[in-house]
Amino acid sequence: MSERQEVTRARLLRATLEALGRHGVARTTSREIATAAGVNLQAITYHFGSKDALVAQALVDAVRKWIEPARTALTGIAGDPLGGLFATVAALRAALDEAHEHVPAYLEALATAARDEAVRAPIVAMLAELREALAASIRELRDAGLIASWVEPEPMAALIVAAGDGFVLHTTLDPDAHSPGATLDQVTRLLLAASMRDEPE
Amino acid sequence: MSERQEVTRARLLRATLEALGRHGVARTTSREIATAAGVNLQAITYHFGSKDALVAQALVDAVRKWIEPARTALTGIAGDPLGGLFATVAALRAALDEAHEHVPAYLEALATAARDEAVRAPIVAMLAELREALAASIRELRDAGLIASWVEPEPMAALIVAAGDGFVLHTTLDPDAHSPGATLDQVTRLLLAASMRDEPE
DNA sequence: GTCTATAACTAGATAGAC
DNA sequence: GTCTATCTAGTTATAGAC
Repeated sequence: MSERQEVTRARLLRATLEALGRHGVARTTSREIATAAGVNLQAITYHFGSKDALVAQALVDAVRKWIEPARTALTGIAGDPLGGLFATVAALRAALDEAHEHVPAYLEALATAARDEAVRAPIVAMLAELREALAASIRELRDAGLIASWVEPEPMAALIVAAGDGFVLHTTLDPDAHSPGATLDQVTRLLLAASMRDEPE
Repeated sequence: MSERQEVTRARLLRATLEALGRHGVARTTSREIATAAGVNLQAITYHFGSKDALVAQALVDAVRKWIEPARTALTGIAGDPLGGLFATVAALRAALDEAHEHVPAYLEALATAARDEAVRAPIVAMLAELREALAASIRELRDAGLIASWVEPEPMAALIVAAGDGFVLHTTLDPDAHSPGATLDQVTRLLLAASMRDEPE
């Protein structure tokens, strides 16, 4: 594939993502995408087969931009549980701060995924990867004796990912919904509680 | 407003909600809504002013169906913290089980809310009500000495609502993402940890 | 109040020149 | 490979009969 083709494809994807974030799948037209990308209308059909295929790929890309930084941050924990933990938390916070601008497109992606298998499958796979990376980190922390033995890596990872997702969605829709500092404090308390050796029965 | 009018409006709203859940805002047309509702195409304009206005109202209704049962369940706690707690948990579980069928429309609503103030405002208000109801319950439980004093009602309520929301969204997209029993067990453990009197410092 | 018929418009896809 | 010009089909909104 020629370099010029790659450039055109990238411009189209980028323009699509921006348009989706601005006014959603429903009101994003081929003409607007092509104009914003600075390419011809026909280029969409030529490079992606159809407008729907271009939109589907752009939506999956939107989710990737959202999930990838978080997953990358988690790998910092591997091999150095305690030291990596702080770096990971810092990286996650940075990823979250940046996440809000992608949320509208992310929501479009989720809404489309609920209906369209071609969009759903790759998104579900990415979410699964994120959960697994987090579960591995939790397991390592637990084996190092840093958190309570009753913590089960997989379910706890799923719970944390879901909570983080919901938190960002709600915060984006309503900035007043959460006080970041107060929420962080409560999460920290919960983590401390989970790090106690006591086995509640 | 006549009874006949009410019936037509209700049928239109119901048909719109179903169509939105099936194939999203983007591919829901006035013709399909009118046909499914068994009314005339023109009725949309007559009763709601425009297709967009009808869709907006249907989306807000979708969120209401989602949030209302959860909020109602929480009121059971008032005045009888311990006894109400079990009833509330049972009611919440029932509400969650039923929630999955509404998720596609709920996601459409969130995606639209991210862009459209007329949809966003009522949704944000409903979410805020839900958080407040939960915060009141938490406060009551805390004052009754059933949970640790370090639990702050508002931030903890916001956290729980966000987590529950994310949990249902992820579970709907990928039924294998969470093992309900295992997740519930971890939540229970966390709650038990939060109910300890120990003040972690 | 509800219908039929249609107007006015915009969409995505395509044909064919270059 | 990329453009211009155009086609066909679909959309919402409206006019006017009943």
